[in-house]
Amino acid sequence: MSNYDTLNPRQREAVFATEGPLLVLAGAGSGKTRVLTHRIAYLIEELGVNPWHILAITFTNKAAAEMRERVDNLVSFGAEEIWVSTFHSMCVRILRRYGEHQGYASGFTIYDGDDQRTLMRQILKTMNLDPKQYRERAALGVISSLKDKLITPETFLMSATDFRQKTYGEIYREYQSQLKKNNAMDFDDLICQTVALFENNPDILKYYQERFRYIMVDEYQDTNQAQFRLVSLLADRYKNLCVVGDDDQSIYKFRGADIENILSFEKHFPGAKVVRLEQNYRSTQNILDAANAVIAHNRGRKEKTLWTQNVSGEKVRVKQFDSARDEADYIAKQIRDSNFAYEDQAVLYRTNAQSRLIEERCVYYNVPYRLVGGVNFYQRKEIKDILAYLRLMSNSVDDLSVLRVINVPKRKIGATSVGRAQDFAAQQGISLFDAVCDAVHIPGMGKAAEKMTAFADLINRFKERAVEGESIKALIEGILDETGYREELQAEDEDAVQGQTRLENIEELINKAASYEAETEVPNLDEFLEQVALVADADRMEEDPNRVTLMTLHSAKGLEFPKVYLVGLEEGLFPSFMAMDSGDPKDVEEERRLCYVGITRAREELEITAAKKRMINGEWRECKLSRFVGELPSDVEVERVGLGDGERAAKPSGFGASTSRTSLGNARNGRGFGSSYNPYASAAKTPSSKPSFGKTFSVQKEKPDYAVGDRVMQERFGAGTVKEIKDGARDFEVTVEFDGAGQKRMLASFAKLQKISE
DNA sequence: TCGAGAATTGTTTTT
DNA sequence: CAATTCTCGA
Repeated sequence: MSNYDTLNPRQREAVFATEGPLLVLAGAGSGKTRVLTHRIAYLIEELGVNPWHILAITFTNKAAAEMRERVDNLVSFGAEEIWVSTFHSMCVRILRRYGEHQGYASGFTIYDGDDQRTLMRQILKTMNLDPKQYRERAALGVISSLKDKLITPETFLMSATDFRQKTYGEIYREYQSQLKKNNAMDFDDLICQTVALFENNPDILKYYQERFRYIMVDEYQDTNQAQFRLVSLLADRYKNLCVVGDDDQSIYKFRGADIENILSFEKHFPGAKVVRLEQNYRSTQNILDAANAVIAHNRGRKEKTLWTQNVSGEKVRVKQFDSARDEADYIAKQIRDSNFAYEDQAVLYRTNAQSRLIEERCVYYNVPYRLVGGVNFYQRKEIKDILAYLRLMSNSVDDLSVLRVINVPKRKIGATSVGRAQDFAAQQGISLFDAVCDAVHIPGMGKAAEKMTAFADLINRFKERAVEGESIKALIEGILDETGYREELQAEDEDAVQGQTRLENIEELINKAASYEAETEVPNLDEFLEQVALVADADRMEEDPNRVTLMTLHSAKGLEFPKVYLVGLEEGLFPSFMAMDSGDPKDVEEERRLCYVGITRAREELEITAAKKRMINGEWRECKLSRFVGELPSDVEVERVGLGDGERAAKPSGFGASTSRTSLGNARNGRGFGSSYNPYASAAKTPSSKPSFGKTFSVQKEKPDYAVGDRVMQERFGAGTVKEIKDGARDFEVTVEFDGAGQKRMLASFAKLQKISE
């Protein structure tokens, strides 16, 4: 019965090695998903394994959905019994069931990055910490990496030596206690709480061990220590663990991914079998040569070389442009004129910020695009507001959600009143929502008390409706109409598109809810919120519309396109500054892997571009060609391109190339969610020589005639001492300590400082 | 209480 | 440059 004849010998080996630990080193495009799906089919059809006993873990919902679909096509029965899931949704499912053992009620809320920051901001404030010394982002980073390593606040505090570490320990402890109080978990908690649950409850662990007799993990190179532990625990009984990955594609170190997990798999799981998949079915020989040449510069990898029987194809092209604008212009034009369909082309970049220029040029040339990433649909204000209302219906102890919507739309409940309620809640040891319900008893509340109880009643009524089984769609519509939210949006910005766009986004959310309810047998609010919390951007990428795809290299992992543009290959951008001057060469290696991932997304054609200068945070930066370009095979040529047609050549250095930036950038509403079509498409005939409005040309900067330490006089502030002179992009920035007015930072050309001698 | 405008500040990648 | 926070006036 041979499905399996279509597999190559290595692939077959991986499919048939069902018992015991197995590491499949799958190079890019080597058919690993085929292996996984055939392996599952083999287990069920040939070995008679009950689908119920199979667990397949992926990183994205998209990958999970794809795998499920392919398994469905291969297996004749029972495919729906298999758990195909991401780490996060698997853990949520387990925790919804057994979370009480860890002190969380089943309706717990999942906090996204924004929620985490809001919570952290409050914590830092209440702990009275200097916001310069302890920043939200830094604190959350510390906590996240501790959680990735399964270190609890208590353990960390015990090992903390210096004051700073101790403080972080305290912050961590407070953060955890706040989460628990709000009955909420962040993404990292989902994993570590599950691990803790298993470690504290052998019976529960045993249940899942018995259940999951065959475990498969995709993208294993991206697992962190906590995920490793989780998998080890689950596989500990039957040891039928198959992991698939490629150390050369490990690109999530910043998120705690530990490349050691894959490099030391054989050590962790003695007797593990290793299978290498090195035949590539995706790319042309030329593209593979490029990929191999670049990645060969990394050390400490599992040696492997991809080969292919595909044709050699077009040569890889590299072009360097004068400016990032020229680069973007070229790409948009090239996409328009290409023989490839739009949907067969993709532009891949290192940072989300790079998409702007490309978008602008696509608008200009009428190129339809689809932007993946950037501001996530579910992070938009209006969406988060509605979701906060929904969250309150299932988990009213979530103070963060109360804070978010208590005065949205405006109810005349100000910060002072909310503050009083918070104090009261803290004092009584109750949740903020309970305090709000009981607002009449809060001291000093005055008139705001009525407003608060009205709000509480509103929420309580919705809560009842949710319990009574009103549909999510109807609930959202209820919120929209009965809270006055819709009215407020309609009132705001009558001229701008804002309010309208927001309403459209909410419509989109309603559609999501409706389709969730349509395709789920027993829809429930918690599950809907969970799905919403765990979607990745790439998950929402729809297949069909004929548009070019714009996305980061990270989101591109696992995808492929006939034609790929790899852009912004410049030192400082790619590899990033962060990686370059971290002092750890391993960081540049990770960037190189990212480059490898990018190259290997291409099936037929690959074009690499760079710019000599680009605007970064408001400053023009001169950019050198990325080292990765130098690592390409020697037959790849670098073409230096002057200014393209239609534009006069400007002086290559200094100002000039920024002349006419027509503000097409305003077409930025409706990003993402498949709605990023461009409304200006047919109006885009504006010649690029049209003078721009409002944007003035850089001031010719003049070096000041004073220096640091000099005494100077200023019209408004009087006499002072020059503290610092910084050579900014458009002007010199001068910092002066004024005798009367204190320290000021100003631009030299406007400050009109006069040197004085005393 | 709240909005508008000023000031400040950040510089990757995301489940 | 853009996004966010801060400040001030009504």
